[in-house]
Amino acid sequence: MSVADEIRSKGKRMTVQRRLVLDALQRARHHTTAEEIARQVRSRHPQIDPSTVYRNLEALEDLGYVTHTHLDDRVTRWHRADVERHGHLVCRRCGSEQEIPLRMLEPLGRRLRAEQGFRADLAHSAIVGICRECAP
Amino acid sequence: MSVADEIRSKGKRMTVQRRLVLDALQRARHHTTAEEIARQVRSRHPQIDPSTVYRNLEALEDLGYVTHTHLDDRVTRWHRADVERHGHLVCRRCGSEQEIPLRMLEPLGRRLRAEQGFRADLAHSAIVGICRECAP
DNA sequence: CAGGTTATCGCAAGTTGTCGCGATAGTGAC
DNA sequence: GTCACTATCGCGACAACTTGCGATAACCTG
Repeated sequence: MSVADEIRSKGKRMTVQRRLVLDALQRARHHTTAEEIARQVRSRHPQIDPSTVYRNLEALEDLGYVTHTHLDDRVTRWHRADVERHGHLVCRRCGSEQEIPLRMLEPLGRRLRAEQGFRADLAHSAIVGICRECAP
Repeated sequence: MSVADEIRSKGKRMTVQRRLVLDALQRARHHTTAEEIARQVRSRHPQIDPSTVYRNLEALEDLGYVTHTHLDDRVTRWHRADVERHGHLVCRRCGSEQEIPLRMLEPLGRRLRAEQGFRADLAHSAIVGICRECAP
């Protein structure tokens, strides 16, 4: 079943705009911003409103095709849901970003689950701190 | 040495506006939003611009008197730097917030330090997930 | 305590994202 | 195909900050 069919089978619609947002996410390796996607889409189809891009990202997230992550304090990053999940370390001083295997975060995940009944999504927010290079 | 003197000794100034922001943070137990502080300050001194509140929060953070935390996806929460630090669990479904002792996060902090040379600030961002009550 | 320096302020405009609404156009049913 | 239904769209207004700038007022110096 195609993505379009899957979407339709959930009572949603595959519109031109939605297709373009999906395509843009496909092209981006990972961690794109909504603004960047809007810029790409609008460079070919200027009549498409930025709010449509924002709403489609949200809709595609509800449908399970897309996920967002918070890297630094401000920007939301979007990527397809089928890329391998991983954690992020972001340096508060130099801004460098580093990916770490989710495996490193799993002990914490298990503990939160066991002690608090909380199912943590440890890939959702980056871990902020000071990286090796910036440490005094 | 008073806070005012400390601030002056760093080449900064203790203005009425800065004092009012500090006072508002003092009164708030913890986790206030910038908007809430602005509202309080402006209820008594309407001529004070919201941007002044934002700039003062940032300045006070640079000076080490104030810290901010990210709870849900959007809002930045501010509090005095001298309150006991702790982690947060936020449920993506019902929005409930739970505090957890930083001690629970320390094993991960030590691991990141040892394996990546990264000094994590694990109180900075809440851990997002599904809480016990909302779990299927 | 007067004067000069400059951190900070208030204001206005800009940025990024959200929301309500009437118009449009995918979809399933016939 | 055609039609009705309604998800989605574009638009304009709004919300929550951020930023540039000229004016103001802390504060150090003498």
